[in-house]
Amino acid sequence: MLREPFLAFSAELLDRLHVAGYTDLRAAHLVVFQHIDPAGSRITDLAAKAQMAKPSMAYLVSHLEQCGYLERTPDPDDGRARLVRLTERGWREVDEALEIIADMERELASAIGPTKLATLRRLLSE
Amino acid sequence: MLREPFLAFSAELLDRLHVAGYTDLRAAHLVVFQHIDPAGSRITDLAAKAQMAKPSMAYLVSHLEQCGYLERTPDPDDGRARLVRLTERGWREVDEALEIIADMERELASAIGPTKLATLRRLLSE
DNA sequence: TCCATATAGGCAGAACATCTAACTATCGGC
DNA sequence: GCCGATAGTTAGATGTTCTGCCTATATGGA
Repeated sequence: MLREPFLAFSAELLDRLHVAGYTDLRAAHLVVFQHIDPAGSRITDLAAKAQMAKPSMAYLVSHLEQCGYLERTPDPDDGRARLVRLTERGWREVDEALEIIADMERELASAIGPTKLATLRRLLSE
Repeated sequence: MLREPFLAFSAELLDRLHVAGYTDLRAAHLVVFQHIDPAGSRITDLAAKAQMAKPSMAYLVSHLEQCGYLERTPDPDDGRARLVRLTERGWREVDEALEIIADMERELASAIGPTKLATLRRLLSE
């Protein structure tokens, strides 16, 4: 009951991003955009939030960096760390994704009703 | 909101199955047990229900067959097809998994309340 | 001040999961 | 009896994820 809507949502979002021109994104990348902090995030934090190992997150981030969505800068407060930040292209992609998600939620609301959608969101959070 | 509970549920179920002795199961296998018909299923049907390609499902099934959870028998009604069925060990695993899931649902019900859990199930189905 | 321990990140290598394309065997309708 | 469709497999490639190990830096205490 959780797997199917998750797969359906991811696939649909990815499809629409591809149509919008972001053809170099794959499903596994979505979790990076979902958790990245506007001021920059560490690989370690991103990995923890996405519940995966550091090298796995580093693999995803390095692909997104090569595609121009992300950049790595040294962390001024910690010489060991580097901050992963959205580039201009990354911000455009995030804006596009947020619009698509808003569209999908509107579609879902008109299919099952806004009250049910709100309840579902609340229960999932809990 | 869908990915995290899905991952959490899968990981917890898998952990408890490992503790119960089913150490050769991995997360990807769960979807096979979820969709297999008691009378036997075709690879094609399992793949469709799990929303994956046929060779991907065949890969999972063949591992579970080697581990003794599943067996393949010819389909008496169709010479092209083979039916994938649970072995005795497969049935034991399914029974164990159902008990674990029932436990987890009870724990969830006592955490958020049975009414909310029922509502969540209903909304997810919808 | 210096050492011990912990943390951030990267690298190497392996294992796992998934896909597409092409193939064989069988089915079913005409 | 042929032909398009279907079930399954094989081959090969790609993508995703992990564990273990390594280096550099940070931090707290002797």
